[in-house]
Amino acid sequence: MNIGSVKYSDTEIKIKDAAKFLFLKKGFSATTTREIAKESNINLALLNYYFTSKRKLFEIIMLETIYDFISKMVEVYNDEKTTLEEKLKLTSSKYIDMMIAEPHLPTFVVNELKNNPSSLLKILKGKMIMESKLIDQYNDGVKKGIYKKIEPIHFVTNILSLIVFPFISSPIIIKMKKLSGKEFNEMMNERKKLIPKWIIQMIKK
Amino acid sequence: MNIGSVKYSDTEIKIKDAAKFLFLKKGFSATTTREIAKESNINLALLNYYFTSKRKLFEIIMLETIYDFISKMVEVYNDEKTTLEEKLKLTSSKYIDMMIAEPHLPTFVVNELKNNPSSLLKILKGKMIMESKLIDQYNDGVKKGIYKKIEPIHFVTNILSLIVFPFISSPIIIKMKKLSGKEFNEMMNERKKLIPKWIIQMIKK
DNA sequence: TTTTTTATTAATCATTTGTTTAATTCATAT
DNA sequence: ATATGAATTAAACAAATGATTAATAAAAAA
Repeated sequence: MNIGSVKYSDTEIKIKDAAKFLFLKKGFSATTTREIAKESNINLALLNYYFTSKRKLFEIIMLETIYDFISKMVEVYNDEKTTLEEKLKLTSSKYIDMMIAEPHLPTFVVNELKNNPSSLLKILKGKMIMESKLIDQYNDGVKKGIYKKIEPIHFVTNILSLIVFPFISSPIIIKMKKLSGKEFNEMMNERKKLIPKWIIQMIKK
Repeated sequence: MNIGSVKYSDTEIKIKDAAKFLFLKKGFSATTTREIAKESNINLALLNYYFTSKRKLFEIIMLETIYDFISKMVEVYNDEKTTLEEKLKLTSSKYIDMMIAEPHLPTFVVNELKNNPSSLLKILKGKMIMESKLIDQYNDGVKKGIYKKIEPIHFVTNILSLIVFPFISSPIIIKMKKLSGKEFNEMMNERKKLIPKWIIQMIKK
């Protein structure tokens, strides 16, 4: 959870939890320090006492959240023991579960990366995606003649697109198909199995 | 452009253009009325004189922008003259051009739909996607045994995902592959041809 | 226990922000 | 040329907001 191994007191955790909840839901500018104080049942001044400023607090939460989000992908992609297909299944499954649990997560991540892309540098350092085991396995498949040759960046982009975008665009999907929230989640659960199949069909000769 | 056929004076257009530029880039809360006034070279009071409030101005821009965004899809999908494959090519091509020209557009649209999903109702009314010619053509292909049977909502979701998500996640892609802005756009242009192929491969038996 | 440090509180400050007012300029019709 | 309504401006208002202060309470160290 924490980048590095910073220890937080009970009060700090209360503040961080409330702030994360509000920042994910409403973004930085639309969230006020007084809201955070109320949501976490602490005195307003404690926010600055512990975290110096709203901006600093936000940056801590943003970095931790994005770190969690990207780590999940990097870990699966670099697993030496699993096949390419297993990696696809694992990624779909993990991310879809994650986003069903926290629906505001993907929008928050893409928004903040757009506003502050340099924060990615710190996180992505040593966290290889384009040199991962997954890419090796894909390139091997190409050599063996079982996979089509496309730029690996397209391959990775497509995986992420099919998994993440439906959550970001959930209101459109829900309105188009007149779904309830529950039905939407069921549809996303279906995709855990479907996405790996689709990806394989896209690359298979 | 305009929903209905409202006519705007020069000053109103200047305000709307500046406001759109800023709202797309920074969102509602992070944009101040004074910034809009400065960007459009008008007196601050004119914003309220013409548009009553920041919120009202925002809602006009949001509705117009989302309307444009969705109309583009609906028009192509309901064209009686084009084949399914042509529709895929046209959609990819149109949307990718649109988003290369206005990179903040997709993030804005998904953010605002999340914050205010009921605005979609007004826009989507009579603007059928799930009952479009595209879906008819897909279902025909299934009957003829040339396409696999998957839920049409997944089919539509996948098209949109592959086209739109790369723009929303452009900072991740740019960092992963160490691309310049120009190279990113080239990669997106490549996808105009690739996405239709991938989609066909996903549904073809 | 006493002292010292840390944590918490209510009140306040200084800006920022959305909006309004009242005065002035401009354009148009009479 | 004058009167009328619309457009534009500078100034100000009130509320909200991020941050700080000074006092108090609680905890830890002596």
